[in-house]
Amino acid sequence: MPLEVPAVEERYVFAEIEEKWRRKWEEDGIYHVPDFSDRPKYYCLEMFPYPSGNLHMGHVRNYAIGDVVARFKTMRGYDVLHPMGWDAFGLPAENTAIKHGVPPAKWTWDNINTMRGQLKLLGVSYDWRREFATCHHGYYRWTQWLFLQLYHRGLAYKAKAPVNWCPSCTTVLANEQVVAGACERCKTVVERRELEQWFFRITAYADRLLADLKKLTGWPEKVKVMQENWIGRSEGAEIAFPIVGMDEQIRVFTTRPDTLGGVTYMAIAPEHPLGARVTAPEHRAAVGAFVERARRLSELDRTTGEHEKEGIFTGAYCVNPLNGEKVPIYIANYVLMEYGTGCVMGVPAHDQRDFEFARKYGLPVRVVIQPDGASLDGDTMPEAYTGPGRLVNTGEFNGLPNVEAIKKITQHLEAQGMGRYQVRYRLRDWLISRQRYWGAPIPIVYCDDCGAVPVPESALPVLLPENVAFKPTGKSPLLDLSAFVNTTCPTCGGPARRETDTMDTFMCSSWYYFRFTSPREENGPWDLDRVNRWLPVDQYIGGVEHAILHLLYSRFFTKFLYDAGLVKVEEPFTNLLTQGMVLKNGAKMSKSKGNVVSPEDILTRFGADTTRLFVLFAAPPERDLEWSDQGVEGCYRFLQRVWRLVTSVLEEIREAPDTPSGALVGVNRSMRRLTHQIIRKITVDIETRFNFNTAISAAMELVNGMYQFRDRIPAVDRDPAVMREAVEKLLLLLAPFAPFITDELWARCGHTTSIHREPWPEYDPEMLVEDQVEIVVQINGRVRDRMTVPADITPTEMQEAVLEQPRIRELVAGKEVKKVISVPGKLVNIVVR
RNA sequence: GCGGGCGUGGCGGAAUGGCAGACGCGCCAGACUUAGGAUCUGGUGGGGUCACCCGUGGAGGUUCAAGUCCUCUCGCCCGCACCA
Repeated sequence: MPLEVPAVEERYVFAEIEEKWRRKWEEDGIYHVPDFSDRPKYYCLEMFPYPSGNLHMGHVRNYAIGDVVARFKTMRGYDVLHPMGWDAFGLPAENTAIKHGVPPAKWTWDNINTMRGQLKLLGVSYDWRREFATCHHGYYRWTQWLFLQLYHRGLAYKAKAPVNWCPSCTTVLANEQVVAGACERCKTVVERRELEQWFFRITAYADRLLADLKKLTGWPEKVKVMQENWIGRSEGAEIAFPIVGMDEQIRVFTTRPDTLGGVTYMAIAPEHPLGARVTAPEHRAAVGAFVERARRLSELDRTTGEHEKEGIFTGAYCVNPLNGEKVPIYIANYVLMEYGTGCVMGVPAHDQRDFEFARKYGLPVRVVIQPDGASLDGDTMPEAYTGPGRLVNTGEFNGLPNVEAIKKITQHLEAQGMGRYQVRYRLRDWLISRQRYWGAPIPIVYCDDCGAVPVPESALPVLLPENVAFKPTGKSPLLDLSAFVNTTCPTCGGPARRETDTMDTFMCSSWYYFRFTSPREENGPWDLDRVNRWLPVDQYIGGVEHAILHLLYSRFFTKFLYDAGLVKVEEPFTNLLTQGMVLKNGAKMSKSKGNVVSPEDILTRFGADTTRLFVLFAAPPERDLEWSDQGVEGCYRFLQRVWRLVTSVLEEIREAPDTPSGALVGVNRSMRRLTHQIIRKITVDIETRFNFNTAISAAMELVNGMYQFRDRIPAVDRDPAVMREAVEKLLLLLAPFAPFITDELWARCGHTTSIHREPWPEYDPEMLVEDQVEIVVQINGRVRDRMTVPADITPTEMQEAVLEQPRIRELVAGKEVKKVISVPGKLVNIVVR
């Protein structure tokens, strides 16, 4: 058979090839992107990692996906900003220090060096000149500077509030970092503590953060819905209920002012200070005991979700502003101090929670909304009615549809000065201070005379001292470091103490994407011209676990910076791709499950090209990916197949022009058609859908076709230019996926410059045209025959041709043809009876 | 409970309403080999009297035609969860 196959094929030695090109790319700086040029820009960013020690498969997947996008866009003619850095502050470094005595800085930098090496092994096309770590003072200086900007605009403030305390991490946490009542990092149940802490006023941006979600057409619906729920906008009214015998009111927030007439009790949260004030003397003991029990319960039970509603009567009453009725005041465990006003009006007939509470304590259930065609009875109804209807038992408002009554009653209350229209958000301010060492110090000093004073910008950075002893005391070592703590007041020059809390690391990651545009800028956090050139990020890629944390904080930061005139974008990330997890045996890889696959191991055994190819081929990016050792081998086999194919035809294509000329016929034409069809398929798959798995499968089809072309067609009948074109296009199409082997084979084809500087191949629409197509012939929707027809045949001609077919005539004989559907190029369906 | 997603061969996964299962893995057979866990070729959803029939979680429906659209239903995964 194929005499032209060399007797001794050179083997595909990935280790040598990858090593060689890694060095060459670095020497030539081919991934350096200029700050400015005439070419269109594209900012491709993957979420930068915490330097935990080693890359894991999730990182590999994340960065492989990003690299395909970056390389593809580069080939498409864009200047692609594709940077990498390190989210380098955080607890693990400090915990390791306490456990093993390694200084956090050393541990972190060692990890960064390891992981940088692993990323380079992977062959990701980063512009490494732009690398930075957030724990470097050249970076956190500007993190502190940004804190001051927030502070000066009243968006950073210190306040005493009930906060989430993780006893294991010995620090407070933001609401976003508490999941089901437990610490998002270590899963320890959090405690409530009343502490003075630093907050960012993210709530001031609640409306814009919500409204602008609509602009994010390139974000997954799922993430937008999660943010929408997290922000939690509700429209309603705040209503005042005067307390009987006191010169005070209970204020409640409700989304259903239309049910105001149905209020039969008032409920306030156990933590609410008002509870103790209104309680009648003879109830004090019982109420006190109840509150104590409820508080303890609520800490424990926060993890378990819904629990039995319980309450206790305070002996006090308030007055319904709508009808003047006296309403008993209860303290109830289902009322949340953190939401609304911490007080709720009880409308048992129209709220399921209130209904359950009322039935338990024998409180009246008064229907004030009657649905059309039904008649609810408060004494017998089995559950609350929350649907639409007309008002009853509400005096002048009777008969109104409840939707209208919401407005009317709100207006009525406004006129009486007893209420007003109000919008409430579930979102709370972002608590950013941490009682830990390894973070950016908050640039504030406390002076006995001047109070809290911001550190002047000229005095930044407030350096984090690095010669620090770590003891497992659970206290920040900064507290005992007099050289750090003792300072002078910037205002009066008197003695002062530094803030010893550091900032939440999410603060560091809320602005890093701006810094990549000018990573060494010393006159500001970034150079505005460069930020204007590159932002917004065109494509952001990372795990969905940051759907509300990092992504919401970053949106908030960007809006603040926009308002402060520091950037010109209002949203940081135009398109967001949330990649799925990497699973093994159906479960997320974890040490405890013992199903971890180490990237280093796979890279050593199969090389970067194979590793990348597998994580891209095994599933579409958004979906979870099931790890398969055999699947990896399959990808390795494919690359070997590519290697053998290309090296075996090098001789044959050496002298050939790179584009075939003249009218091709037969096998040469079909080979060329396949090449162009595959170019189109892969282009569409990458560009419009990020379906890298189907793009790779198309490349496999091209390779299969090329093997047939090589092995089944005698050499004399093959046009070497057709083969050359197929080889070169194949390499170009694979270049974003497998950058090493393609550059090597590209060089062997006689090219002297890197394949990664080449433009993406275009397909020739002319070449896609088939002259003959196979169509399907159906009878009553079932495939009964196939035939080959000219591609440009009209539906009528096609129909006639089909009916001439012997087999079809046979099958149709004696039956009435009711209808014939002719779809050009596809099928003919004959409907018979 | 609310919101989002997903159910297709032995497995990962493909299919603008138009041939279900592309591509890969695995498996079966053959070729070449001292050998092969290398490579190449062919086959591979189930049933069958070889006409065909049945098959995309299940039941209906729309359509000449449904994995795809509609209604109902079951199961799994993720997020939020007493939000007034």
